[in-house]
Amino acid sequence: MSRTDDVVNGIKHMILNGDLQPGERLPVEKELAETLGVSRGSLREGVRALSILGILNSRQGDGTYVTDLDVSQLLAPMGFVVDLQGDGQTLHLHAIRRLLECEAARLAATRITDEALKEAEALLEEAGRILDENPEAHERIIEIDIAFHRIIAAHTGNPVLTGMIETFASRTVRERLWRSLREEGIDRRTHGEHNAIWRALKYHDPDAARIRMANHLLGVEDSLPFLPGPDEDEPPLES
Amino acid sequence: MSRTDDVVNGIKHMILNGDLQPGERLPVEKELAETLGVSRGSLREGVRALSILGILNSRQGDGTYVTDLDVSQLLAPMGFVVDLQGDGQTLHLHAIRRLLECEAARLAATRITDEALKEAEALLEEAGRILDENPEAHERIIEIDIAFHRIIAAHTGNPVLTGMIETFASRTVRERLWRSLREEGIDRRTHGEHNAIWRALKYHDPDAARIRMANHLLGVEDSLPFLPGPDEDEPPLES
DNA sequence: ACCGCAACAATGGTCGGATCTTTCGCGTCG
DNA sequence: CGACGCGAAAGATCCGACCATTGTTGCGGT
Repeated sequence: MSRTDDVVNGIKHMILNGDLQPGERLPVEKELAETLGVSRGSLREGVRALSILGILNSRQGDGTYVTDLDVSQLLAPMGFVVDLQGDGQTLHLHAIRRLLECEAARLAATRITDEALKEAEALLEEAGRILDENPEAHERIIEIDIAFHRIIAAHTGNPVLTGMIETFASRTVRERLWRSLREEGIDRRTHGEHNAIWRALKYHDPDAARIRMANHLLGVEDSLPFLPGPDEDEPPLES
Repeated sequence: MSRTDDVVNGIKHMILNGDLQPGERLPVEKELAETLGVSRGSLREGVRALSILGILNSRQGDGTYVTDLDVSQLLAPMGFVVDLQGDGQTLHLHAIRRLLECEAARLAATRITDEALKEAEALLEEAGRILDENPEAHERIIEIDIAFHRIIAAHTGNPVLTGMIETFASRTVRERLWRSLREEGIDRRTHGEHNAIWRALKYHDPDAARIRMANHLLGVEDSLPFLPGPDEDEPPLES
């Protein structure tokens, strides 16, 4: 157990015990280092680690504060983890994404607001226009894709689910870019699938929304570059 | 963008570019600090943060190495995040756990090995004995509970799913302890639900396994201490 | 009395050096 | 040939100094 771990655990316990409330300011470095019995350098290492984890937030000239411990912010470093996964894990990551997004679609079907439906409709209409007029604008298409999925995730009523979907989207979406550039007609097929999801949401039909989302994401997986390696002793799992 | 962020991003890119392979050793602190254009102190802050994230691993007197980037290890700090969630998020966290574990049960039903089934059976038999002979041994009962769920998670064929379930178990299991101490007969009911899951796995019936698991976890949620706060403007979501 | 700007103090950010602890490699001795 | 021990190498920790940024305070002008 290193000194830095003492710092991390110490601050963690201070938060769990309520000594430090979200948004509250920490003692100055010198003082806190004395309290925890470590040098300022070791304290800073621990504080820095907690900052990267999204738990603390330091501002030069001001002080160090506990964040609001918001789920989405705390889940951000998991995206870091997702990025580091090798290509061998791509299908496994996607399977999780599919699981999460299908549940999101199911929940959103009964909870989505009319405003959100209108917003999503506007996005899909814009995508349709782009497909007709400027089919090479993949970047904007992808932005719309992300926004569409984000609207659904935001209306599940479960902020944890929202945050996790946000995290898993970052990686997969990048691969979607490669895919768009590789295959023709994919954007149009995806657009149709999005429309199907939107209709299910409009009719507030949870089962339909879930199935349409599942179909959509399976289509994404079909187009994923997939190189079976020597450790792939099992066939791709079918749902 | 602070110097430490430069370090974190620099090392991250070195890994993504393949300059650093999993298990490989990093240059010595002084040299790496020079390469990245920062002092040793700043470098150490970044390295320490990455160590806590499970990406690097430093051994005094030896050197700093890239971990094998195993999913379970990289997901560990997320447990930290789960611990920090307030009680207001408990049901939302549990909803995710339920989603993940139901999928795990479904997948494990067709993939679990005979050895694992035997192992799980032995665990459940021990739990049954404890319930008859020493009903107050909650601690051991909980250990068996964790082990049982872990066996299922380990046989999904999806290491990412395995790691995520591991992460979400830590928090929820603790609350299970409180629950066991609060209500009588809970341990026995849980034991029966576990047996039902085990039978479904034995018959390699994915649907049954999923449903039994869902029922089990809903039972857990029923016994969860739940205090509706002022921000709880929605009723608990029913599945 | 009010407003704007400048100086000051507090705080985190960065740096380089010094010393301690652990680990590993290699040479020596039994 | 093997066990022991010494020393080099590397990270762990600490310290003191200085830099950069921010918030505050007080002064002067209007």
